[in-house]
Amino acid sequence: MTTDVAVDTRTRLLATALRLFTEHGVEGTSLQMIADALGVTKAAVYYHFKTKDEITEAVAEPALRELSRLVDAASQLRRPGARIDHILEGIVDLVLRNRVLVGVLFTDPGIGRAVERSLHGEMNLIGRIHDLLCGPDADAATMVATHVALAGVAMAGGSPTLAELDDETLRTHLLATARRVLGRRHRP
Amino acid sequence: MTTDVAVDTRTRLLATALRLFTEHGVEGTSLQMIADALGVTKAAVYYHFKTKDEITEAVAEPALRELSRLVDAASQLRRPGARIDHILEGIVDLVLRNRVLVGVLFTDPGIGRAVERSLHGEMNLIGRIHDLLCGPDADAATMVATHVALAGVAMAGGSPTLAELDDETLRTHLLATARRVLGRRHRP
DNA sequence: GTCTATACAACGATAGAC
DNA sequence: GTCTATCGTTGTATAGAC
Repeated sequence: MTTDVAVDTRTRLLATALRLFTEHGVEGTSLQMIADALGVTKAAVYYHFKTKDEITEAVAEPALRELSRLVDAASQLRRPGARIDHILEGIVDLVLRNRVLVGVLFTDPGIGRAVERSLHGEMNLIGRIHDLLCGPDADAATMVATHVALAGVAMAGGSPTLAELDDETLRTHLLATARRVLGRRHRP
Repeated sequence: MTTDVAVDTRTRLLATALRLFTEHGVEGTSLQMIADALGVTKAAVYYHFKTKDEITEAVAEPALRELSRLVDAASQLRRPGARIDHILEGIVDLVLRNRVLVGVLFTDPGIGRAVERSLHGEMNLIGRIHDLLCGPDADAATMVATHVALAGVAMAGGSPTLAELDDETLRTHLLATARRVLGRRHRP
């Protein structure tokens, strides 16, 4: 049975890792630094996670699982328009609630590879979102617009330049911009 | 005086580095791999570049210098509209002519940090482009739209999913999308 | 089950010989 | 301009204490 201490150490480890990642980047954060910040040995870190990649994946995992659930929920909506609205609002919301993580995820190197495995790999989130937003047989214009909207929302949400904007302001403008890119009318 | 052999070795080194970066990522490419591919020693590589970061910067430098010149040229145009058009078309063109590099630059870790130094650092390209596109005292809506447009164009241009689209098709749709994001009419 | 101690090959980087 | 030799540190790995 997993003890409370173990759970706590694992949780603290992930929180510490995220903090160090935002400060020094994934490449710039060594297992030694994480271990020192926790007051344990490098090998103790290695006990909880077999590789450094496992740590970066675990840091990003909660947000990715949420995104996966969002896509599932959107898939079950009947009207294509409702699907697009649901996924667009969900992604903007997800980005806003993870601004720090998203910032690391897209500006900083390192975590990108680990995330890409989830995005293009087993979950194939990118593919599923793409299909949901522009259908299976979309023309080039729609595909490009979808890419610009998704990448733009994600990177703008994590941008240091826009960090000064409060959540509600950023949400409003991200949604409006994304809807304009995808050619959807402004919502009532 | 720099001999022809030295210039050639340096040039071959950068070409080899870019190729290995696209294949294995920046993190996944060691100086040993670059040296082996060139048929020299790791220390020989160090003669041409003092650090690994210097190599990644040198790989990205031509594109960044081009971007800098583009911003300079746009700055000297009188009409704000003409400035925006010039910089938008220039960026799309630049992204298209460097699809491979841009792909590495934004999906792969490692090179990002080196590039960010140029983008936010001495040249402050991001800041200058931002000012050119939305002026010094822009509202939140314009700032968000500008961010989405820039990030979206850059990432969509390097996206593996859109790699199948030919240059002309991608150029047309990237430009149209970016203009729509920024609220500019489609050009005649 | 949780951690420390220890070791190892590979890495980026440096010094000095040719 | 390129080499050999070497450094400190990294990620990874195992053995064994509690």
